[in-house]
Amino acid sequence: MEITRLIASTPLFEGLSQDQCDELAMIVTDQEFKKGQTIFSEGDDGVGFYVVVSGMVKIYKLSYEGKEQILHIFGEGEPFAEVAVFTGTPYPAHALALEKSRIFFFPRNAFVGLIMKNPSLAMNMLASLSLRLKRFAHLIEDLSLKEVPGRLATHLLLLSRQQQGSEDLQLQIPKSQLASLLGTIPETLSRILTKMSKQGLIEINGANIRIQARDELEELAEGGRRL
Amino acid sequence: MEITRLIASTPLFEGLSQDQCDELAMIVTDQEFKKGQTIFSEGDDGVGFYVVVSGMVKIYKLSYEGKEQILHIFGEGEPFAEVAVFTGTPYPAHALALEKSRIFFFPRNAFVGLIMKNPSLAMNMLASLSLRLKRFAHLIEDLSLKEVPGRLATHLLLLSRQQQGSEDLQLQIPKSQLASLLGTIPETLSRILTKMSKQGLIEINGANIRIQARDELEELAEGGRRL
DNA sequence: CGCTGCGTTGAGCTTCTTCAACGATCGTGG
DNA sequence: CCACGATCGTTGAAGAAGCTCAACGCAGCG
Repeated sequence: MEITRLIASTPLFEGLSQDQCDELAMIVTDQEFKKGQTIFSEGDDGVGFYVVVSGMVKIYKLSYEGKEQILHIFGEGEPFAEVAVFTGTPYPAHALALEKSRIFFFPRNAFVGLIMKNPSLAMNMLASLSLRLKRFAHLIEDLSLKEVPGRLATHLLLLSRQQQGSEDLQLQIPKSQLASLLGTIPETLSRILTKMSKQGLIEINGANIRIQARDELEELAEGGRRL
Repeated sequence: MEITRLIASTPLFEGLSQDQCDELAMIVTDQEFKKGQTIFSEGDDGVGFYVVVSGMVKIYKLSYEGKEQILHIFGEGEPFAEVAVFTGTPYPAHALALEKSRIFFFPRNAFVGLIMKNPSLAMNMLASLSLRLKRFAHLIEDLSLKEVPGRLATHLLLLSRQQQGSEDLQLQIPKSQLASLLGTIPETLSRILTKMSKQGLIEINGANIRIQARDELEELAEGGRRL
């Protein structure tokens, strides 16, 4: 059946037996969200967690004045909102579909039961959370210790790595969202992109960015250089 | 034996049987660190994780220019550096004893073995990591969406909650370290404390701070007010 | 065709950091 | 017991980074 197959192919559930995947399939809810649709809001009851089957989801916080900080953007195969499962507390942030997305929902109690019976599922979960923690530590470091140009350089180099080291990058999200991901606002991002372009570090064409001076970007990312 | 007893009394190992605690005691190393001593540095091999028996430990990142951002301060009974265990990667930050500290070290491989055999240990670990994740999300929110006065107000209210809602707080760490925890520098923190004091929000006496206008602090923490 | 969302640019301002100097406290060694 | 240095904290003046506000261009789409 399709759902079982999809479950078996997500990294989080790697190594589970057919039976175990069937059990998961029993408790899962298959959901569809339109672009821009809210999946849950901060403070909502943490009744379970999700896995992105297709599409893209952002997890974000909002300030009193309405400024947004994106904590994470999740794509195909990635789980989110696990925290609510293991702390039994409300969702600590908002979740929204950035595009039309298909999402599996796993209710809390049933899932905890499975964890207790499957040490390897627990290990997968631990690895996943640990990775998340590492990324957060990185984000904190960026926000607190680097200026916006440094964060942007770091991000561009990350994108390049994700695309097999290619020099030709395509932003998968609007620049306004990238700004929020980097902890700044669209105006500032725009100015810095222009500056980088004028200095020959990159070439910009809408959502396409070509890296022209990787070494200088790396210096920027390290903090050993200014724009 | 003392070590087994100490292990049994740490929250992370709550609910483990006597035998299981004995197993842990078999693999643990009892370590002592002097005030100011480094426990590990960012990039070191992640060979295991730690639990603070007594004392205080800070986990922090350093910028290129030497500015410090404290990610976390751990006290009695708290585990740290678990991420290295489950990702098998180098430590992603520095760890240093803020005071004379006694610390248990659990080597990676032996511990993973125990996890696989003890679902409830895995669950404890998952809960612990999830809590950590939540706190990080909070820190990110603060750094990105609040100004320093707001972060300080948040922190003071947190301290108050930790001390059963008392209005009389004692900083357990030097103000310079508090600055680093809040993502700023001692000068800025000092100015803001003075300002809060002048406006009658708090009263300062060295490391002792008395809350005088809790409601106004709460407004500050929410972002709905300026200094 | 006009609307709406996204991106860019400019001017002014706020917040925070930097740099520098100084004061207080505390533990240590003479 | 006092003097000294080290650490910590405070204060001032100047500067930098990024934000706010406002205006405008441009593209896609109903």
